[in-house]
Amino acid sequence: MNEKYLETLNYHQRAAVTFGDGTARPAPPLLIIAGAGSGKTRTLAHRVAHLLALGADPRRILLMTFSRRAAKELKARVENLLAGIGSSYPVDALDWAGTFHSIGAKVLQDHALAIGLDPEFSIHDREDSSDLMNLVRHKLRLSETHTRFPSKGTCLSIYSRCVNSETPLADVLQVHFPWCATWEDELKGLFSGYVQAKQSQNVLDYDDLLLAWAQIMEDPDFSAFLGSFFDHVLIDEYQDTNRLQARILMSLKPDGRGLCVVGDDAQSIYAFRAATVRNILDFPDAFAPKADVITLDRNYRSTATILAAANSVIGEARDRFTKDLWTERNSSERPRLVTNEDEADQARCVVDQILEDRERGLRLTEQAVLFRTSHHSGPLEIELTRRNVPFVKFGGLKFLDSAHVKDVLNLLRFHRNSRDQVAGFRVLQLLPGIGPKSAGKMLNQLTESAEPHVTLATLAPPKAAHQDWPGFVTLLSSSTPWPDQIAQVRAWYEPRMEQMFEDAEMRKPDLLQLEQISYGFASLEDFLTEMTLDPPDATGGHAGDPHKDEDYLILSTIHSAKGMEWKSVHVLNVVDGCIPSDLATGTTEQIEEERRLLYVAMTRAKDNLSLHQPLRFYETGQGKLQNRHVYAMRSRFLPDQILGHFDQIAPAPRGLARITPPTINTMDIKARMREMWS
DNA sequence: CTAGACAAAATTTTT
DNA sequence: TTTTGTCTAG
Repeated sequence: MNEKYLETLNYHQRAAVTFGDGTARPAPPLLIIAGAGSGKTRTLAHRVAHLLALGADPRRILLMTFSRRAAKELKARVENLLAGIGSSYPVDALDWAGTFHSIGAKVLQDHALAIGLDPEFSIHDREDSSDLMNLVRHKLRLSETHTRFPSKGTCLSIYSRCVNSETPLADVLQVHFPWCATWEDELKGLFSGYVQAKQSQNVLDYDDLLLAWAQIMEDPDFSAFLGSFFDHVLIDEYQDTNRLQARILMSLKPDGRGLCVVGDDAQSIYAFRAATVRNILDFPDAFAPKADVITLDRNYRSTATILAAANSVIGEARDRFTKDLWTERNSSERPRLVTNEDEADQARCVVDQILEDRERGLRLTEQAVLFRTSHHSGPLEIELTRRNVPFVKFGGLKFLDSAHVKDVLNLLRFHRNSRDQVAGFRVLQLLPGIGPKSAGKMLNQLTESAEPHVTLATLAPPKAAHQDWPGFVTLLSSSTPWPDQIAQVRAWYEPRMEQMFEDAEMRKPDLLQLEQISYGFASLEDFLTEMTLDPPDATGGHAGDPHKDEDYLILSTIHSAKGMEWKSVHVLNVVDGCIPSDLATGTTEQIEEERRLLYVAMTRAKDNLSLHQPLRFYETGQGKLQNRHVYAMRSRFLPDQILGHFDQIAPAPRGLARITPPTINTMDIKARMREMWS
């Protein structure tokens, strides 16, 4: 056996990789605490490869992560290693590698009948779920209350947190949604109606994929069966898992044999989704004897100066469990803290630097720009387009979020399952003359009917829709075999799209692309499931994979950047109000999470790191008040005492000399003025 | 009952 | 800036 792959690992990494009795038999439970850039994914991938080299069966290995990106990365690395080792199994034999949600979907599909679930269930993404929540909300007349009832999105967030954190509604409301606490009874009724609606329409939402899985695991026979189905269970990014996911894991491997989890509490940035670091902290004690813990604290990614700055940021955190990282990568260059006049100036400055670095031989794909929220990159995107710099953006708007793609997918969904009210409600209103009321009425008739497809033809549409109705019925009752359905739907939809959107021509390629993607799937079910669980990232020309040899810059939200690394990293808007976000300064925990977010962003950089701080933000208002602006303070995560880790740079003002105003915290002044009256 | 015009409110990060 | 609810004409 070729053991060369072990030589590239350091002592601790090798200990983690070879942990066990030297055979492919399941080892005792293991927790790997792995700091940023310490080779976490590499170690996990090597462990999988090592097990396979020892003769483990890849079909009996369960590999789960929280995010889609991490799942892909991990799987690719294992397959890469495997090709080098010469395993007797095909490199793509890792059937059970994916996100918690996608594995959950697979388990539920495989065992649907046994647990009284229709195996044809469809999966709702977040937007579908909130649409359904909205339907129920209106049905219960909660939208007509005197004081405003929480919006559909808020309702769904509350529901989701209850499920994922396994916490009663009253507690969730008190801690996370105090302004909705008066609606507890109504919310209870709403959620009950929401669950019923899902069940009667044979629909699962994201949370159900975990919830239903956790619930069938409570059956001792089933959990024993599924537990013995896997020899090894390995989890990446364990700090991002929530209570529900931990419960699934514990019921899968109650004694911890074969279980190996990797994580870093300093990079926990998904508490808003009910992730909890307690999962990591409590892991060792969940077993008897306790699980072993191996710590990886040597950073291979960043230079010492970048690491020192990142350590100083996380060093200000309240609670911290992992040690500081160390490295042998010395550098004379400190990370830069760049002051810019405003966001436009920041964009220019970033692009200048990026192009300059490219002149020095740093490819655009080796550089990235990170930001807290998707829209922070707006001015930068304008500048990049203006100067013809190609870029790909991660996070934010998805392919699936565009209305025309959603319409086509919903047509397909409604064609398959005419009980799917969310799809039906949307699709019926595509016909001119049919609004919410008629759509609702017709859907009710369909739901009550035993043969929805037959009933559809007998429905009487409003007069205004008579002309379009026959074509619609024909489309929905056709029994065209799978791969042709989508072309048929597109043919029906495109003329309508031209009427609905000014920019219909721009949207057409998206539909064509959707059709292209669909050819890779064996059935409509597979296609729809995949589009919900693993949608393509971007819309427009960049979707799919841009030419592999093409050079492009990466723009990404910090959340989507986790686990990635670049030689040069720019972080935008390191300013109070952006990092931490204005919307996340409610509780100490939220602020601490924002701090870790900045830490994650900084530790993505290998050689060069620039934090940018625009002084002024223009208020986005009507034309008259264009000169209105607020001064922003440097982020509270960069207090004076750690500024020594940075080179502070204020670029010369462009054009006419301007007087740089002192950084006054106008936010504070506003607060003081409010306090006068409180 | 629909469709369009207008006013008010919410506004993040991911599966 | 975008979404959500309300009002009015047809």
